[in-house]
Amino acid sequence: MRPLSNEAPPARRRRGSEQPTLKEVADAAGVSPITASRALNAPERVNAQTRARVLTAVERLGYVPNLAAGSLASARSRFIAVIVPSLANTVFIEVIQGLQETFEAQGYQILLGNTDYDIDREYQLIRTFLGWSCSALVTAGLRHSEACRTLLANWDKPIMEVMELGEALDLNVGLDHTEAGRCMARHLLERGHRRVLFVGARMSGDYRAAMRYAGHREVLEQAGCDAPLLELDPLGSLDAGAEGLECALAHREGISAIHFANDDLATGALLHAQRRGLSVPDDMAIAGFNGLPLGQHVTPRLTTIRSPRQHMGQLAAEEVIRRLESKRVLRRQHDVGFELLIGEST
Amino acid sequence: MRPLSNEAPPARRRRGSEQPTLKEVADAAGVSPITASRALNAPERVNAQTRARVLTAVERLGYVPNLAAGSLASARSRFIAVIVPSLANTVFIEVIQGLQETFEAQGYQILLGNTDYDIDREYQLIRTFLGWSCSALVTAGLRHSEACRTLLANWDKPIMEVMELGEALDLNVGLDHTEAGRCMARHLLERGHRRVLFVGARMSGDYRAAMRYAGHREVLEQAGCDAPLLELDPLGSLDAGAEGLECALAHREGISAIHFANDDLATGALLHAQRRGLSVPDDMAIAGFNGLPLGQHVTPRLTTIRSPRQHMGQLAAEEVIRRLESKRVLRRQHDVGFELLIGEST
DNA sequence: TACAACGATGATAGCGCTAACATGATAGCG
DNA sequence: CGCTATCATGTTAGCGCTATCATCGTTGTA
Repeated sequence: MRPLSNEAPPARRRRGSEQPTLKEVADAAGVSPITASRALNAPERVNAQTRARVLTAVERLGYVPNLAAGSLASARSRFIAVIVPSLANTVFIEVIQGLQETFEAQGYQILLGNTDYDIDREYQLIRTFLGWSCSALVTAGLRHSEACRTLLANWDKPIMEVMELGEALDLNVGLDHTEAGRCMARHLLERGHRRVLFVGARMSGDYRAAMRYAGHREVLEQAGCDAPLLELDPLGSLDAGAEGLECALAHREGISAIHFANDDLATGALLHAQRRGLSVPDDMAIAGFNGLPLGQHVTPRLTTIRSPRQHMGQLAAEEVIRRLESKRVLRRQHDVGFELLIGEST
Repeated sequence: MRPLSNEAPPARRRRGSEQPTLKEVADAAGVSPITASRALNAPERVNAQTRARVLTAVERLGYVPNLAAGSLASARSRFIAVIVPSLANTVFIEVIQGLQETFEAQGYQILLGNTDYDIDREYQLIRTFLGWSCSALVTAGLRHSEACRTLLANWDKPIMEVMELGEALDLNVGLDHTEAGRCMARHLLERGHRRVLFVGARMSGDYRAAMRYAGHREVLEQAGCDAPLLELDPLGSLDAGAEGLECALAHREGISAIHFANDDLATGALLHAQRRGLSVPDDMAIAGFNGLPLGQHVTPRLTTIRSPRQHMGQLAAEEVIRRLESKRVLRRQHDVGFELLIGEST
């Protein structure tokens, strides 16, 4: 056995972070650290003069709070985890803008994750984000992996699923994509189109487009028409739209209208028709989805469905904040609706 | 005086976080917490079998590491602060995409901040982000408030400024906007335009557009032409472009070409010209900046300048990562260049 | 055979902050 | 006047993790 030693343990030095700590601020202000902490985080709980002294000390020392320490001690952070499948799609950006605006105004910081339409990546991201003790989670869509559901089942913070409506984990703000598909199909039938091609891109990932197709198909089949589907590989882009139009023209078979899964595709087709000297809607009617400004600036204007994306983000954020501030739940689900914009393209 | 009391202090209970901790994982695996920590964060420093036992325990208990605790103990996080002036502008989104892709692949998480073109907001964001012990800061542009510079002066982590080139704080990846402005102006002169209107939007905020105007003006003045400027209020949008075109037509004064500050404005003008039955470039030549896909799909195709935005993000991220991994600095500054795309609009 | 070198693991002591409780002073009230 | 309520502040004890140094075999080397 080794001999026992009762000497004092050698002084160990940690990497000094250089940065002043709350304790130094407190010393400079002549108060205890907890009072300094309160002066910064709960000003109303501290005498105005004391608070002023603390703030002066903060200023003078250039103190920057260590948020990881605060988060550890209080078991919460002002992070909101936001998970979207893509940044390349304007639609998500606009929702994010709505979220960010509203959350930042309340002092929350968004932690943005991009799954790239990969459901396992979503699990990884959520796992990491939970590790930061986020105040809430906002995720685009209702589809999650089993692992993800298990992880979230034991989580007691608000979960907000945006974009579509359905059986949600907790809160839900979105619109009915199937109904949107039906709506456009009805419009096309009204315009006399009996054979309408639906053109989508990577619809296994973009399953909301698949939902719209389902609605579209339902209406057409009820009217005794069939509902051919063309699925392109690249995600919605102008080029892909042109390709979709070419395909439709090549195989024609009586197709008089194309219902595109989104405005990028539709506008791509419209501009391509223009270059090719085709008349829209006489040679081919074209419809989109999203209601992007671009579609309203081309000639003919694009018939499309506008969804209130930024508003969806705002509303989602507001609901989450309401939930964070009072446990009272007002409504779990909000349908933000959509609007059929009829242009001259159909 | 109060009587002394030697009783044991009453047991205090903290809010139990329910979540298993590293200690519980370690107990389950029959190792010490530090070994469990190493098994997760530095696998090569732990025996393969031990590591496997730890990972099994992690799995079984559904352990999620508390990242705030780790960050506090190690004085670092895998956060990268990214600050942009706007999310409404595709340009920044594409840079962010490049950054995110590259950083996420290396296990870094982006903390995204939006200044809304407000230089004080930038200071606030940076302050918050420093509080999270970020590994690096990426910010769009070289302009910062004094407070911001002071704050960053004492910060020893990599700082990357993207978008434009110039006197940078640390690392810098971007392009020369003044030269881009010159380049387009030269092209317009070559095409025989002697009176060219520059149309921008909110150029006090979008100072890179102002730099392009400066270059544009320099070239025109050297050629003995003047360089009128029209500044619109709303940020680059299709509508504003239409408005710019109308303005130019109303006040004409021999203007034969418009150099727009960006492609959104330019395309808006182009589409508006189409609606109005004007011929581009015969009635009015139109040029843009950015090289967005849209401009290449309209007829006539838009003359513009393409900047490698996503590549800029990737390159910036790579440089930062290189810097984080080895202190060795290779190059502080990278010019990613630009490319003049000549369409039929000029 | 002695000893440095290394590999695997552990004990200890914080990181910087805040929750929970405690204290003392002042105010309010019948 | 004694009692509780409220306010302003302080004391203590962690939050859950990792840096640092220590320990103990096992090798490799002279």
